[in-house]
Amino acid sequence: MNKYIPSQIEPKWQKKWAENGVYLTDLSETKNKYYVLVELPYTSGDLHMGHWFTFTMGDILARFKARQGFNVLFPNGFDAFGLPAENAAIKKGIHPRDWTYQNMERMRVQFETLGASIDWTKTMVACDPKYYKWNQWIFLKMLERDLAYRGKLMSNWCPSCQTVLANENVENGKCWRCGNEVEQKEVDQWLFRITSYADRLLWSDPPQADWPKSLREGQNDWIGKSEGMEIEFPVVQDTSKLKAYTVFPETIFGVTYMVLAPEHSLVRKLVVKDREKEVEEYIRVSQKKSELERKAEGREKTGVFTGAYCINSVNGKKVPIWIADYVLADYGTGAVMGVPSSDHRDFEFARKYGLEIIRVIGKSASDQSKVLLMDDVLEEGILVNSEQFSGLKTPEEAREKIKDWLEEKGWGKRQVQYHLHDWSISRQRYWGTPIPIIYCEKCGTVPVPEKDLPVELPYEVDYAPKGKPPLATAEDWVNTECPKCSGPAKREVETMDTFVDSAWYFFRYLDPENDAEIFDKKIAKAWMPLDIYIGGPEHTLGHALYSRFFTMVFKDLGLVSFDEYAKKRIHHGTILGPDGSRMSKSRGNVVNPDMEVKNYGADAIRLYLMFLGPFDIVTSWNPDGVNGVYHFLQRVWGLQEKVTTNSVILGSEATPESKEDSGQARMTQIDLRIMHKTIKKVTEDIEQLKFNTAIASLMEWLNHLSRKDRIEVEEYKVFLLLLAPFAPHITEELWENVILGSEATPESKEDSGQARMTNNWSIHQQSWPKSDSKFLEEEEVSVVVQVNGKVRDILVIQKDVISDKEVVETRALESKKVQKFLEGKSMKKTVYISGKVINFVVNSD
RNA sequence: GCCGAGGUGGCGGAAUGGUAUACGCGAUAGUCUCAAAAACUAUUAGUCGCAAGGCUGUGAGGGUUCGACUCCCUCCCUCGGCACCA
Repeated sequence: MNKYIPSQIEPKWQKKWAENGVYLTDLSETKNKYYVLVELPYTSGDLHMGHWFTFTMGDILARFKARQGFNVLFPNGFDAFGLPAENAAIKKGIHPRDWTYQNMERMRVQFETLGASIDWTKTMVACDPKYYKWNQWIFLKMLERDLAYRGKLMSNWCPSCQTVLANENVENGKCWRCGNEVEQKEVDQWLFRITSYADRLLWSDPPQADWPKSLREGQNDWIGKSEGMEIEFPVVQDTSKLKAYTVFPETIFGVTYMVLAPEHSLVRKLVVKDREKEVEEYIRVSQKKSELERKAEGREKTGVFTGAYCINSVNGKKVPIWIADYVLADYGTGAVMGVPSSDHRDFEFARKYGLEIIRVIGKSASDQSKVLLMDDVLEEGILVNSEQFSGLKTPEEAREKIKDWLEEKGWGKRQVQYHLHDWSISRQRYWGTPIPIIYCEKCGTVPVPEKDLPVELPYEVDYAPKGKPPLATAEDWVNTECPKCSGPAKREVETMDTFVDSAWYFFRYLDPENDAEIFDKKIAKAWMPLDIYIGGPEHTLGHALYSRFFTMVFKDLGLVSFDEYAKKRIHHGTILGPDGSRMSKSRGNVVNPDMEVKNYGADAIRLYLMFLGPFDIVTSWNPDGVNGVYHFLQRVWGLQEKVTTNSVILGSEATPESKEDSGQARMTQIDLRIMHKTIKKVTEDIEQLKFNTAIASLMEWLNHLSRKDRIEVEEYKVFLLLLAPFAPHITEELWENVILGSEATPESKEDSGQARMTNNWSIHQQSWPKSDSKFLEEEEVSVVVQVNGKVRDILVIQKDVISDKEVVETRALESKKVQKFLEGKSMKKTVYISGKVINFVVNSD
C-alpha cells in the first residue's frame, strides 16, 4: 500500500473530473432540480480561508444532493468591478482590467485546488460587456418605468479633487488622496426608486421565505415603516405653513416649539433680520460636519432661534421656530414639532435652551407633575392637559381619535414614512458599468437605445484626474452622436454601483451566453428560485436587499413569477486568524490556503473547516487542528489494508447468491447497526447543515472499524460514499483502488480504464447510501435510575419489557446503589419515561 | 440606546426537557525505538478520598418541573448590525 500523499492524488482527480465533465449540469433536465449558490467572490487576488469555508459548504450540499438523485446546479462567477481594482491602478499603475483578469485566473486555479464541483460553463464576470450589457438594459427598463431618475443626494465631497468620495475613502474626515477636509454637498445622482418597493420588501410573519431572522428584522428596521401624521403649522409672519411629521400626534397639545433641519427650504425665508447672521453661521458649521464628526460629538444638541413663530392650530398657541441639526432634512418633512414632555431629544433641547415644557402624558388622569428630569418624560400613559382628549389612554385610545379629529379639522393628514432611501447608483469612477445615457444640447438627456447596448468601457483613461470622473478623460468615447437628432452629444461619464452587478447575477448563470435577452424565461421558471443561498451577514442591508428589489422589478417586467429569489438563505461564519482577530495582511495573521494545501491537502482543509463547528461559527484557525483531521484521513487510507474483498475470501465456494449478501453475512449486528446509524446521522446532519457532527459520527465509525481485524468491502464502500462530499479526492482514489478494484475480474480489469471512464466510474456519480431502520433496533436498552433527579445507576433492560413500568421499577429497586439512597426515606412517587429514565422521588430529610 | 446571535473542560465544540462534556485538538503516562518523530494503548471538568464512592459543576441570581445547558423572569458579559428616524 502506498502512503497517503494528497499532492499526488488531488491534482490527478481534479484534472480527470474536468476532462470528463463530471460536474456539468444539464439545464434542460428540470425534474428534481436543486440550485445551490454561494455569494460570488470579488476578484481580490487570492481565495482566502473565508472562500474555502463557504464554498466547501456549498460543495458538500451540491455533491450530497446530486448523490440523492437531484439535478444539481452549483455555479460560480466573479464580482469583477469595483474600487480596489481602480485603487490598484492608481497606486501600482496596472490597468484595472489587467489586474482583475490576472486575479481571476489565479482564483480559478484555486477553486480547482479546493476540489469544488462547480460547473464553470455557467458563469458570469461582472466586467465582461456580455454581462454588464444587461445591467444597462435593466437601467433602461427602470428608466421607462420611472424607477430610475436623476436626483440630488448629500455626499462626501472633496473640494480639492472636485469629486465625490466613498465612505471608505474618507479617513478621519479627510480625503484619502489629497488630505483635504471633506464636505457634505448635494450632488446630482442617478437613483433607483427602491422606496416604491418598500412595502413589498417588508418581511411578514411568518416570513415569505426561509431567510435568517437577523436579516429579516434588520431589513424591516432599515426599511423603517412608520405610520404617522403630517401636521400643518401656519407661520405667524406670512402665509406659509410649516409641515411637521410625527408618529405621536396625540402629543399635539404639548407642542412648545418647532425645529427645522438646517437644510430646510423655508429656513432663509423665515429667519428674522436681526438673527440672520447667527442662523447663517449655524447652517455653515453644521453643513461642514461630516457624519463622523456628528457621531463623535455624541448627542449633544445644538440649535439656533430664527426669531419666527408659528401657530399650533389645536389651541391657537404661538410657538417659536428653531433650527437644529438633530432634525434630519431627508426624513419626514425636515421639520419636527417639539414636545419636550414626551420626547427625550426634545426634552434635552428644551432644557438646554430654556423652552417651555407642558406635560400632556401623565401616569394618571390627574398627573400634573412637572417634567424636570429625563425620567419624567413619558411616551405612554394617560393624556392630560389635552382638552377633550384628556383622560384617554395612549397610544391605545387616543392616537387614532386625535388622527381622525386632526384630519376632520383639516390640520393634518395621515402619512406613511420610510427610513429607506432611494438607491444611489452613480459612481464617479472608471471601473464599473457605464450608465447608458447621452446628453444632447438639443434633446437633453437621452437614453442609449437598446440596440446600441452595450456601451463598452473605453480602455484608455486617466484614473485619477482632478475635478472630473475618469471616464471624462476618454474624449473619443465621451463625444458621440445623439441617438435622436444625430447632433453632437456627450456620454454620461458616471458608472454604476457594483451592487447592481450582484443584484441579479444568479439569473444569468442560467443562460450566460444569451445575447438576445437577459435570460431565458423558461429556464428561469424551471430553475429559480434558488434552493439555498449561502452568504455573509454583512450583506443584510446591501446586496441581500437590492437583489430582492431587482427580483421584484423582474417580476413586474414579466420576466419571473415570484417575489423572492431564494427559498432559503443562510449566513455563514467567519474564520479568524490564529490570534483570534480578523485575518488581515496588516496584522500578519493571514492563513494562506495554498500553503495549508501544500502541507495537508485540500481534503484535510475542507474537513477541518467543516469540523470546526456549526456553519455560522465565528472562530479562529488553530494550526494544530488540521493535524486532527489529517490524521483521520490517514487512518481512513490505512484501513484499506484490512478490507477483504469478496473474490479473495470466498474463493471457489462462493455461489452467486452468497456472493450477493456475503458482505453483510460477515458483518455482525453491531457492525450493521453502526453502519446504518452513521448513514442516518450523516444524511440528517448534512440536510440540517450540521457538517461538524456529520464528520464526528464518521470518526466514531472509523474508531469502530479500526478495532476490527477485517473490514468488509460493503462497510468500506459505504464509509467512502458518506465521506465523499467532504473529502472528494481521497475517497475517489480509494474508490478506484479498493472498491472498483475488488469488483473487477482479472480480465475486465485489464481494459477497464477506458470503459469505466465513460460510465459512472466516479464515486461522485454513485447513489447515496440508504439507512435501513431494521438494523437500528437494539435488543437491550440502558435506562437511567435517578433518586430525586440524581443519577444513581444505569440498568440494561431487555427491549421486550421496556414499556413495563413494574418490571423496570423492580429491577431498579434491586440495585444496591439505588437502595443506598432510598434507605430510611419514604417514597413519594415514581416517574418512568419509557426506555430512558426512572426517577424515584423521596422525602429528602 | 435599539435589534439580532451567543456565554458549556486547558482549547474548537456536542447534547434543545431525561446519563452534561460526543468528536477532535492539546496534555500526561506507557508500548515500539539506540534515540527521536510517527504510530498505537490508557488517562484527562473540579474537588474530597488509599479505595469504594461522595460532593460540586453549563456567565450570575431567582423560578417552573419528578428531572433544566435546554423553558420563564432579572442581571452581567461577548460578538454582529443599526442609530439624533420625530
